[in-house]
Amino acid sequence: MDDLIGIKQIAKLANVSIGTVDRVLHNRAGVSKATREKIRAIIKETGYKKNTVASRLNLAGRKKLKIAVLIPEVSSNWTYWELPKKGIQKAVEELSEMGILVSYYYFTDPLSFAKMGDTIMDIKYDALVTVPFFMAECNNLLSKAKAEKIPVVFLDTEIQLDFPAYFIRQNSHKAGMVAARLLHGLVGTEGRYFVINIVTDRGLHANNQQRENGFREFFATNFKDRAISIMTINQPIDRPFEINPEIENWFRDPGRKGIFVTNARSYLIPAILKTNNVSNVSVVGFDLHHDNLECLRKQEIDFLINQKPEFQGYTAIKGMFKFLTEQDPSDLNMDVPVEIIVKENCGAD
Amino acid sequence: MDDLIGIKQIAKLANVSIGTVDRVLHNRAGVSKATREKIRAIIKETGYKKNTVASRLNLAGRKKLKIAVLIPEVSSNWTYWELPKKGIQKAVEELSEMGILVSYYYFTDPLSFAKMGDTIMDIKYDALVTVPFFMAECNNLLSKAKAEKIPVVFLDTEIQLDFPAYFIRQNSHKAGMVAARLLHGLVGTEGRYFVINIVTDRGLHANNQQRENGFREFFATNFKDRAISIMTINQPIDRPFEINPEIENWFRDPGRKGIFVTNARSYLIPAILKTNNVSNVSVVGFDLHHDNLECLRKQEIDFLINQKPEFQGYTAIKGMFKFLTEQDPSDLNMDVPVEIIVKENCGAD
DNA sequence: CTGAAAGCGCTTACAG
DNA sequence: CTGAAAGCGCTTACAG
Repeated sequence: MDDLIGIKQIAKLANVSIGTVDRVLHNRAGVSKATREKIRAIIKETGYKKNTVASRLNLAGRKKLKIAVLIPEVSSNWTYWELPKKGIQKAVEELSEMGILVSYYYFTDPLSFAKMGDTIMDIKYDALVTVPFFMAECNNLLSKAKAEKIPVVFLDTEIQLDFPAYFIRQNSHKAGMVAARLLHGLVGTEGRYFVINIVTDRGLHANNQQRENGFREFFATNFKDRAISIMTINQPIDRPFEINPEIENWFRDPGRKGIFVTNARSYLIPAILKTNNVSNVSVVGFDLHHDNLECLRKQEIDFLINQKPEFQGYTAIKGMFKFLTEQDPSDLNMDVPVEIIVKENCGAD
Repeated sequence: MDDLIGIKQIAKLANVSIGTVDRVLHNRAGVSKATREKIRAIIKETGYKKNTVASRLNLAGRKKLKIAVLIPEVSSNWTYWELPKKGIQKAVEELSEMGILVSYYYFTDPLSFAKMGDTIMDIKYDALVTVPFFMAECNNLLSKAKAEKIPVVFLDTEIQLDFPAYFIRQNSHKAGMVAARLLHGLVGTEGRYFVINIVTDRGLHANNQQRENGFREFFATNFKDRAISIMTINQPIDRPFEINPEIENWFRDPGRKGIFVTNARSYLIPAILKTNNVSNVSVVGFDLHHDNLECLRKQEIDFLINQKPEFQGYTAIKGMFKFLTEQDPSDLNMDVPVEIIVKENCGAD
C-alpha cells in the first residue's frame, strides 16, 4: 500500500528486464508488439506512476529541460516585467536539482518579437514562455511551435489565436468588474465615472479594453436604471490631460465621482486632480507600481488591483515543468486571482 | 560553472572516500578531528550544497519524514478546518516521492489537545503542525517538543508563548485595519459602527480581539476628530440578537452605518437586519464559508476577508519539509496576505 | 528485439 | 577512524 510500484516490479511481473519496461514507458522503438502490449497492460493494472524525482536525478546532468522565455525588455519607464522574471527565477531555483535551464530573450516591438521567436525556434527548446501582444506574430510563432511539438504558455494577456494555447493571466474582464464594484462601493449608486486608458506608442492593449468592458458590464448588469454615465478617453501619456475638452468638462461636473485607470499609470491622476482643484474623486488603478503604492499610502488612490506578476512567472515555469515531466497540463491554464490592494494590506508596514 | 560540486568532488579534493565526507556532512562520529576539519574547509570553500533530490530519493524508502498534524476536529457547524487540511494534503501529494508521512490528530477542547499532544510526543515525529488555541497546553507541548528538538509550526493564530515558535497565520490586527478601511470606504467619514464578536462556547478567540483592535486603530489613527463611534458586543451564537437593548438601540439609530463581524459568522447578520427592518448597513466579515459566499452573491454582505486557510496548510508542510531537509526555516514564519473578496472575485462565476 | 551494466548524488550497513 | 560496496528508481549506451 505504502510503497508504490516501480519499474522493477513491472519488469518482474512481465518477465522482462527493466530496460524493456523503460522502452515501453517512453514509447521508444525496439519492442515486439506482444511484449509492448503485455507491459502496457501491467502498467495500467498496477497504476504505475513514474517517479519523477528519480527520473530527473538521472537526467539532471545530461539532459536538462530547456525553456525559452521571451518577454518585453525592461526599461526605465516600464519595469513591470522584472516581476514575472522574479517569479520565473524563484521557480528555477526550486527546480535547480531537477535539471532545468531557462534562457531569456527580450523584445520591444513586433519585429524584434518575430526575430527572437525565430532564433528560439532554431535552437531546440523543450518549451516556450511568452506574451501574446502581437496577434499575427504570435500566430506565426505558435504554428511553428506546434509543428515542432514545443508547448507554449502565454502570460499576462489572453487573445484569440489560431490554435489553442495555454494562458496564465488574470481575467481582465473580471478585473474590470471588480474595479467597478470597488468604485461603486465608494461613490454610491449615482454619478459619472471616467475610464482612462493611458496609452503609450504601443497603443491600446487588449487587457485595457477587456477591463473597460468588464467595468461597463458591472454597471449595465447591476444598475441599469440608475443615472450613471461612463466616459472613456484614450489619453496619450505624453500629452497634457487638460488639453482635452471632454476632460475639462468632466472635471467641472459636480456629479463626477470616480476614475478607473485601466493600467498601471493611475499614479499620474492625483497630481492632475490637484492641479485642477478637483477633489472627492475616487481612483482605482492597476499594479503595485512603486508610484502607485506611494499614492495608495497617501490615500490619493483608493484601490489597486494586482495581477500577481511574480506568481504568473512562477506558475508558468512550475506548470511547464510538470507538463514536461508528467504530461500534466493542469497548471498551465490559470485564472490568476483578482487581488484587491488597499493601504493596509499593500505589504509595506 | 553549470555543474554544481558534489560529494564525490569533495572526497577527491580531501583525499578521502565519499563515506567520510558524508559522515562530516551529517556530523556523525567516527572521523578524526584533522580530516573533519579538512573536509569542512573544503565544503566551505567550494560552497557545496547537498542535492536534496538525490538525498530524498535514497531515503524515501527507508526513512520517511514523519509530520504530526494536530488540528480542531471538523464538525457540522465548524467545517473550517477542512481547508487547511486540504492544503496539507496538496503539499503531501507534491512531496510524495520525497518520502513524507503525515499523520492527523484532532482535538475539541484543551483536554483533548493536551492528550493528543502527549500521544504525539510519545511517537517520535520529525515535526509538528498545530494550532495555538490554549495557552497553557501549548506552552506545555512546546516545551516538550523543544526538549526533543522537534520543530513546531502554529497555524491560524498568533499568541505569546514561553518559547519562540514558528507561525503561519494572517496578521489579525492588520486584517482588522483592512476591514475598517473597506467599511469606511463604503460609509464615509461619519457614523456609528458596530463590531460583533459572535462567540460560541469556545469563548472569544485571540484572532477576534486582534481584529477588533486593528479595526479601532484604523479610525483612531485616520479619523480621530470625526464623529465616529464604535460599539462592540460579544454575542453568543445561540442567543437571539434582539434581546440585547444595545443592539436594539443601534438598529434604531439613524447614524448606524456598518457592521464588522470579527469571525466567519457574518452570514447570520443579513437575516437579522431584514427581520428588524434595518437597511443601508454595510457588512464586512471573514472567511469564504459557504453561507458567507451566498450572502456576498446576494449583495447582503459587502466584503469578506479570506485567511487563505488552504495556503496556510500547504505552506506549513512545504516549509517544514524545507526546514527538515535544508535547515532553512525561512518559509515557516509567514504573514498570510489579507485577501479582500467581493462578489466579482470570489471564484464562483 | 532484449538484457545486463553503469551511472545520477547521496546514504547506509559492513568490513577492516 | 576509514573505505568499498550495495542500493534508492530511473535512464542510457552497449552487447548480443
